[in-house]
Amino acid sequence: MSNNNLIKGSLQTIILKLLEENEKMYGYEITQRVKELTSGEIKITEGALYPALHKLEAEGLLTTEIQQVDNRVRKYYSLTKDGQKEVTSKLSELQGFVENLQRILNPEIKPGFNI
Amino acid sequence: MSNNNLIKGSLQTIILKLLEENEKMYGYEITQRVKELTSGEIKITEGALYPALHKLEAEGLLTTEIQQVDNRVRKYYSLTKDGQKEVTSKLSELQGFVENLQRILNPEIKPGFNI
DNA sequence: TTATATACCTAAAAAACTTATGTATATAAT
DNA sequence: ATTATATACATAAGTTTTTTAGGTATATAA
Repeated sequence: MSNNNLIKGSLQTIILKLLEENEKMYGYEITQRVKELTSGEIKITEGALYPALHKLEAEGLLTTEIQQVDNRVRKYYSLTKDGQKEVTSKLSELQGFVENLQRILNPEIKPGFNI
Repeated sequence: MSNNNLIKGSLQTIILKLLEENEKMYGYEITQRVKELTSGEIKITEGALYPALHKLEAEGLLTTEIQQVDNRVRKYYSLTKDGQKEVTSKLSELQGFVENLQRILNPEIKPGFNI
């Protein structure tokens, strides 16, 4: 995760959300997508990503499918039905937490700020 | 942090921010303030809070002062000069992380949403 | 032939947090 | 009287998550 030591548990939510949008993704692709979406500011390390993927698979939220592309092995992950349910719940949990965080850190109401 | 196990390191930032606003707070007061600001949704556990306070003190960001109030001991914490500098940097780090999180989780630009 | 990119993986260690426990005083409820 | 709750501090064992560091392998650019 590079310089920012802030994600905890949010990595799972990030993975699930990206898979909700993309149907099928492989590990390396996820790291690149996150890097791209955050202008290189969030870098997911492999040591964090792969164990997280394996855990989500073990919990039955993801399934895998191996493909051979240019003599290279790719392991594609996609959401199971349980996984699809979990995305929604994990997302609102995280959004709720972020809102509470803003209530603590930004107590003032800023003009022009709408939710 | 009770039921929501989200975003690590944010506890330190919460403590520093509350102390920036309040000059002097004791541990129990911090737990109550956070509970109040988040309508009871975030509950800081003592097992997380006290080690965090001790660590910030050891790092030279906080100083302590013990007071006797109604036969009870209170340990008041306040920011050192280094602590005052750290608040700003920790806050912008966390805000930056949250923004990146939103870029991943809320890719669409919502109408009426201004930063 | 060396470095970089792609692509997977694991294992030891560090860090943060939960859960459980302990001490102590004060007050409200049974 | 005694139990529960609130106030107020603290630590220690265990769990989870992440970092750091290492390993394997192919392809391409320098």
